[in-house]
Amino acid sequence: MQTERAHHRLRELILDGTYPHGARLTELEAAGVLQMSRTPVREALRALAADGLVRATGRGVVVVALEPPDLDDAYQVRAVLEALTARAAAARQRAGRIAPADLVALRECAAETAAATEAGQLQQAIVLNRRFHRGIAELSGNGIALRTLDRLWDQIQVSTLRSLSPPARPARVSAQHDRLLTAIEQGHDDEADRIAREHVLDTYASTDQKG
Amino acid sequence: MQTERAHHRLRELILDGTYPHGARLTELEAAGVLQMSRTPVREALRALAADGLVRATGRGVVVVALEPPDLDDAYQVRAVLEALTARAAAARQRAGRIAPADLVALRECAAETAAATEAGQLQQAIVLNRRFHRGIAELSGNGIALRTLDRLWDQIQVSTLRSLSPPARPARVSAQHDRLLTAIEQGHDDEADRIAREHVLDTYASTDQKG
DNA sequence: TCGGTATACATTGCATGCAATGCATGCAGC
DNA sequence: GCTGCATGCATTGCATGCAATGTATACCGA
Repeated sequence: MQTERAHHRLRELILDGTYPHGARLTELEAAGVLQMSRTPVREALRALAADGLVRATGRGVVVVALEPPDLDDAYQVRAVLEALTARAAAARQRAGRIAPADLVALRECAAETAAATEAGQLQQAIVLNRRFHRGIAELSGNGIALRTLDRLWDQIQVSTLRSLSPPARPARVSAQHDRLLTAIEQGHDDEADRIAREHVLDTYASTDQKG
Repeated sequence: MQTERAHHRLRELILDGTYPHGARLTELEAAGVLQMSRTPVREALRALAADGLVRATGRGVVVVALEPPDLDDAYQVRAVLEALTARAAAARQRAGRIAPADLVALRECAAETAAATEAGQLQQAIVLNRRFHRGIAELSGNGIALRTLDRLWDQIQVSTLRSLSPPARPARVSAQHDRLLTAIEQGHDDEADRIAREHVLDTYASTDQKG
């Protein structure tokens, strides 16, 4: 129970940038912050290491961000996985197995993401953008892909937090989201696959962290 | 150190079928088997849970195998990831960034896999087959994909161990391996992508565990 | 005989203590 | 002044004890 709490809380602190790339955490420190003994904290730190969010040094753990060669790879993996989930979501839609309300909610989410981006609320935009992408993965019904993407999104988020800059062309991102949703709504799986893949790679190409 | 040993050893015991799907493990039991105290064992069990190889019940952990809906999903994910790594390997080869010796070793591995399969040495064939697929993922240079596939292969291996039956058409598998290697050797990335994807799905289609 | 309840027990979760390890710091010698 | 070594300390790894929890079982009543 406390182990879970510690894991959850530390993960949040890493993902919101409180503990940025390179930050060092010792069992005793974290135990102090979280007001619990070393044992559950220790287990939480190991779990975070398994998540790929921290790396054990012999002397505490340090928060890790993916650097260009690995970050490129992460986006490649993300692209094929999101293409897969978008395709699966479109196929399910065509089979009539997606609740219309879910698609409405995603449209809503896309709109909020665009609004937050326009308004310059970057932290909020990150959360909403991720929720949008996750929503599609959920629609795919592929739980394995969803869990794999969850891990990947976490790692990528830590890695991109430091250069927290607004998307180069917000309108372009928003338009891609809309087209992706439309393809899914219409059950066009090939197109959903292509748009999702291109969108992910396009997002990455717009950042300045490429290798 | 002992934690690592426990993790490694228990993983092996699960992957070789000593602890099959549904087997229950308690901290105390495992501590007895491994001759260590509960603490490192406990951490190892949590690590295995993070690996997706066991699931915590309130009463020990049980080894989990993916059942058809999830197993289908796992193969879908595996197909796109192996397609990605095969494509990347072909691209690297075309760029002259792959050592010829590595390709020779893979040919060798493919031959050994075929031989073990023909000879009915199923356990050996599993190991060699996995080594072959992993070899390609290594050639891709994509470490993120490699680690993701490692997790996935583990989960799939546990799930398919119970119906340990020879491949339906061994010659077909072997031919696909050869064609995949040839595509990579010649730097044909589109073709490597296609063959790898089809090979994975074909393998799955030949089993009787589909949902 | 069946169902419900109480009790005992298996098992985990967490805290704490102790030993081992490795790193930093300071001192001495060159 | 720089290098090498020794010593101290921060920190982790592991063991063990204790409390909490949930489950199985046995017993009792209907």
